[in-house]
Amino acid sequence: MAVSLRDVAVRAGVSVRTVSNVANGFAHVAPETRRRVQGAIDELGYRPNSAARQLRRGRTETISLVVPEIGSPYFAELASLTVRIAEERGWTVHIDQTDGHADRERQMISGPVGRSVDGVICSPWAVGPEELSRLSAGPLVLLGERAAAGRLDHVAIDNVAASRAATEHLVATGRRHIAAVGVQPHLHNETARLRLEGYRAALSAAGLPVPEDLVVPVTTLHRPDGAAAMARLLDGPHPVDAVFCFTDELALGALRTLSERGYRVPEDVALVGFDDIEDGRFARPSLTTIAPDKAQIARLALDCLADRIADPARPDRDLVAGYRLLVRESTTGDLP
Amino acid sequence: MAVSLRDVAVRAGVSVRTVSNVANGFAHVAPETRRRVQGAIDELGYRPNSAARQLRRGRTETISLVVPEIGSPYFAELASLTVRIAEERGWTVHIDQTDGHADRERQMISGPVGRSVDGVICSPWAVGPEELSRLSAGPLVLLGERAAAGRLDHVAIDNVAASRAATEHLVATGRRHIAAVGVQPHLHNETARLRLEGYRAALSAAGLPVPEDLVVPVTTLHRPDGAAAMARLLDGPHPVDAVFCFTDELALGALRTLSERGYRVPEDVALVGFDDIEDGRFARPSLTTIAPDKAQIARLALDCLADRIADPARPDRDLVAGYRLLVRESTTGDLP
DNA sequence: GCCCTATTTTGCAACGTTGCAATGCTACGA
DNA sequence: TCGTAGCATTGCAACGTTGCAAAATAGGGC
Repeated sequence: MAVSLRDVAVRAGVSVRTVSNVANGFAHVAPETRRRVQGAIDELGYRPNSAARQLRRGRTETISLVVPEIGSPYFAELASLTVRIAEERGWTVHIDQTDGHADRERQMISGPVGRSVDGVICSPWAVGPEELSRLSAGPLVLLGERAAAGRLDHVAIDNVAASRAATEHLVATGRRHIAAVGVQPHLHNETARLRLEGYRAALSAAGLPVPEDLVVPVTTLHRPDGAAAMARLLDGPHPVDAVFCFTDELALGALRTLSERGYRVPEDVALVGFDDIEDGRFARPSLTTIAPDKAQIARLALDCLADRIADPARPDRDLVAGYRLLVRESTTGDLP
Repeated sequence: MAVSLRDVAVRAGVSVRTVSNVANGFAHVAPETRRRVQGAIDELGYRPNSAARQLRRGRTETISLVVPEIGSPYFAELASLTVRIAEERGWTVHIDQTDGHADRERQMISGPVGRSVDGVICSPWAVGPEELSRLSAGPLVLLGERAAAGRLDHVAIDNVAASRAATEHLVATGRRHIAAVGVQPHLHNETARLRLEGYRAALSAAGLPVPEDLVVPVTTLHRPDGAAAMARLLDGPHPVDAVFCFTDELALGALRTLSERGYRVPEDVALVGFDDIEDGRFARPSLTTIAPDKAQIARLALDCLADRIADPARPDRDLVAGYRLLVRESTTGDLP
């Protein structure tokens, strides 16, 4: 059925090995032979069998990107960039989705590595760092989460500094009752923890109190959660004049609730998000946000994984990607 | 380095073949033997080498999903569903992104099929249907686009009927100057053509004229294009009291422009989108849209591909998935 | 005890490719 | 004319797995 090297060899009247040499661009092939073999390859439509090649070479040139969900804009954009950059380096990317299930996460991390893929880039969700490093069966780079024992490579932005910057921006625009939406007490979510830390640090530095009621937990990080959290804040005992949401999606949900209830943004309540997803840029008002350098994250993760694959024993690294605070209408309110 | 059947066999004191039998749950293995072998498998942490397995079995149990871009919410949601449903059927999905480049599209369609994947589901963009069917080197199911010669399987909603329904809804709410945004004259985009057809049919049926200036072409289908198209409409010679956008992203861009210029939606201009992406549900006003049944699309495509793989010679099919018109604030304006 | 059948275990070969090393070949200089 | 160097080509083996069919073992009836 499928055309193999043998078929081409017979057709061209040479050995299998010579066809392999031509197919792989090996230097020492006579021009005439090369022409003949190439002709046979084209005629028969030969394409290498990747399974056989992998088996022989021991490399797949494929990596896996494990994310909680591709449907979420942040991960979609990140995945998109990762695929594009990986391709420039001759890698194929296999995208896997865990849906936030711990089991699937474990499976994706301990499963394919060293078998169908050369390495894994994972943005963990439900599984804690120490278990991750225990499970890992091959080259693994974590996004966001820092491995507890420092036994894994790791790429992230400085979440504390970024969150602090976001909160300080709210303080600087005169806000005094600043809420935070996005902690997830039920999960091993170090990212949320760090963002909370940055938020608290900014408030302390400004001499503002942090009523516990203004820190609102959520189940997931999507729009409906943000909408519900905002409702809870508005119905609560404390006044609120600003909200720092740990993701843009949460902020967009909050924006919706505010709008429904007739609050003006930012005059009554200012909003800051996190991630810089495209929806935030086009929302009305557009969303002030922390923009992690996603391309840099993807690039660093791929670099890091390449190094790790090249030398499994090398010391692990914590790589830090950049971010920017993008000030838009949801805090400054210069609507046209 | 990696543990193979041989290693386990030595450890358990049985033949390689017996280990294979245990690993694959073959029935005729003595309980005691099974226990011993399983013990060795667990101890050594054996995991099958998928390349070798593929080589031997001739199947990869992997399919490829080729989309223009994962970063776009519609494709992200569709990919997410496809991955989830495929997994229930024991398939792994490899997501590939073409960025709308014709070359990459050709490559993805003619490349991996029958080699690293068992089949391909492709949402074509730049390459025309007749070329697609010529290129295809194995089981291939198209999304959206109908293959010219009818030589390929195909899954889509009834774009003409859906667009007609969307436009008729605008007519029914009293609109008389209805624009369409989203044709792409520079591409082989059959979907856009069909949606235009539905739009025209609805207007004709209502006895409304279709000034050519009200049909606005776009380069891509993203928010910025929608924003620019809306600006062009507002600056144009014709009055506009409604816009049917061929994607929700376009509509969200248009919404932004309208809002910036002080138009009220839907009082001054009503908007209908297409795709039912999450952003549209939470926009303000929320977006009236055509919601294709994405889960059904994914399911039909996977069914169809499975059938095609099972019997490459079977007659091709055009499968039609459902859709619904979701009426929201951007046309009815019942803002709370 | 012996034969026949059913169960359990095994050896061999092959999937398509490439690393290794050996072979044949040509051309050049002595 | 011969030796040698360098290029072109080749055969063999192996990667880890599973299909096939044979072999070994156990079970049962006479």
